[in-house]
Amino acid sequence: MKLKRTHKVIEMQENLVGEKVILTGWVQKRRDHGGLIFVDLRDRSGVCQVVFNPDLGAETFTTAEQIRNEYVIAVQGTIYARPEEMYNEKLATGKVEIYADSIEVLNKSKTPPFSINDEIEVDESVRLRYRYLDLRRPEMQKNLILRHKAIKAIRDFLDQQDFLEVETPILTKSSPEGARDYLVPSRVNPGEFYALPQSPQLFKQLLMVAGYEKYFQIARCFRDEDLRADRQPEFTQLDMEVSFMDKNDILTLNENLISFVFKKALDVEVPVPFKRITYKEAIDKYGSDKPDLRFGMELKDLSELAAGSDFKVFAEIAKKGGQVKAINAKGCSNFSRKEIDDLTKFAAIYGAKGLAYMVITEDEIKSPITKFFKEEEVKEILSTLDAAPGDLLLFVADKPQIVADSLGHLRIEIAKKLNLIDENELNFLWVVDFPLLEWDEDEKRYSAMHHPFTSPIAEDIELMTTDRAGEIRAEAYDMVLNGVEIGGGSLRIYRRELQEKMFRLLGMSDEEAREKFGYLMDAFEYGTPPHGGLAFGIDRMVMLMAKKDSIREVIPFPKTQSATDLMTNAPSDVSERQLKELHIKLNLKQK
RNA sequence: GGAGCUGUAGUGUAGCGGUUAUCACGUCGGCCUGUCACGCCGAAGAUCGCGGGUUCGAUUCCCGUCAGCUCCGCCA
Repeated sequence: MKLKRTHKVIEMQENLVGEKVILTGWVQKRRDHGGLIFVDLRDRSGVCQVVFNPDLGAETFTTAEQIRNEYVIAVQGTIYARPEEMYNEKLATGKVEIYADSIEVLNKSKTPPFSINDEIEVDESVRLRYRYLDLRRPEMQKNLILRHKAIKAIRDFLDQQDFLEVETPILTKSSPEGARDYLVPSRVNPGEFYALPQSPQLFKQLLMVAGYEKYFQIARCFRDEDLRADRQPEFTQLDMEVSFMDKNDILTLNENLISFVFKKALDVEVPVPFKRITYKEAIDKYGSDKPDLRFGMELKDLSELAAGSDFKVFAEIAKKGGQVKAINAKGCSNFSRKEIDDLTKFAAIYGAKGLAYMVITEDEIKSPITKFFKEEEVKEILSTLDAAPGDLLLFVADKPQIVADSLGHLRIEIAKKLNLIDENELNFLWVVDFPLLEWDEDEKRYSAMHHPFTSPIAEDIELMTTDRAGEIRAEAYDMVLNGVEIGGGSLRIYRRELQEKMFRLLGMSDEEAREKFGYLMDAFEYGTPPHGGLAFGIDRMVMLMAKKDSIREVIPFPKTQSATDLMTNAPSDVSERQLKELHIKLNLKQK
């Protein structure tokens, strides 16, 4: 390489006119006019036009004739101001151009499978196969730069607040509870396996035992579960733990952190404190533990009314511990039969066996169910739902969870359909007072809603040994942004007796608890401070900052829905020798 | 494990029981000294994802399968 870069492309501005510069980068576009060639040169910083004129060097011009898109070149030239009528408003460097007197082709390029510049409309599988080209696109570079800025801001803020960044093992111990583990066979311990961490949970608690007081880590986590637009098998968390802080301290700290990060990375003001609502209120009003509060359309409970009515379908469900709830789709009385059918199908995804409706017009109520209700009952329904002519009321009667799920999602679906959501709003909130436990129907036992190290709320501890364990509230909290859970945490149990009690409640024998978590409980006996913490999903947070619908857009090398990497072709076979060393025999189903 | 959507030159697409398989961008060649979505002329480029079936004939219809995506289950 004879030509050594002197400037970044983006530095090509009017103030440097007349200077001799050397730029390096990729050929974004070549426009060959025969006697004059324009090349848009792109580096990480931006794009600038380079002009090749045979008068400035015949050899240079001949070389320029041969270059193609995505060639890597170094160009030496002089910066000229463009005449005003030749400004290119679309380019950040559009007021100048470089007159090249020398060029060096550093590398050639095959014709790329898709265009590098613009908004891609290429199938994602092609993008993933050629991810190194996809990542060249300014859009993707913007996303990764944003990610960098967000993480940098996190580090800066926490460093200021006296936190220490500490690393924890990637090869660790498999634990029951939670997601499926990724396992790693141990060569030196035949038949035994490490697990990749689902999160650094226990290590960070042990760092609190060890007296580090304020810990954080940008930690990779692994969970072998099925993928979604916002779920990858490996993902990045801001993992955090503090000692001697109460819940309020922790929430405030994290509100300030997020506010700082959005300011630094996006230059957006995020006012604090955030709204806080209880889990119960979230489920009751929005049918979700991560409600999107950018719009209303709350769920209204009609169970009591339904139970006393003559409408048998509703009444029986309401009397048998089910619920009857409804939402008011304001102004949707014009929905067609098909649109309502589609909403019914949509509700069915979440287990709703039906979707009853009332179409409210000026002079009547069109509905298959109105006839089952007395006039006062209809009136009460209308007033509960604040119904007016033009509205569409949608009812689901079922088990509480199905009612919440189906109406909760319906609420969002309709809001999207009606464009009720302001895409520029950032609606942060805390959901607090989660239940400690949830009933696992398959296992016929309780499991921890957050994780088994979460502390119950002090006044609910006495319920642990009663049959009302399902009512115990946890010292747990989630941060929600625009209907997406971006972080969650809790105050932890820090006394051995309480932790043992918790394991028993989860149906774990003392022996099993000792075998799996004995080291933690032993540690609790050596002066463990009260502590708690939180973990943010960095991928999700950056996804929302970048206004994307998938975390794959903010992850450089993501996996497909079937957890494969289309570029490397991982996962793949390994040699018989490798398996043998690991003492592994395959037991595959015949194809 | 399940439901839905998608699959046609390098890319994005049109199409339909019988076509020379459409168009655009890109690519290649020629011309072009002010373009920046350069322009003009010309050319090449498609096992219509794969397998099977129905049919005289399938890219088109049916079944299966594979891949990608969205979702349910799952994910403390």
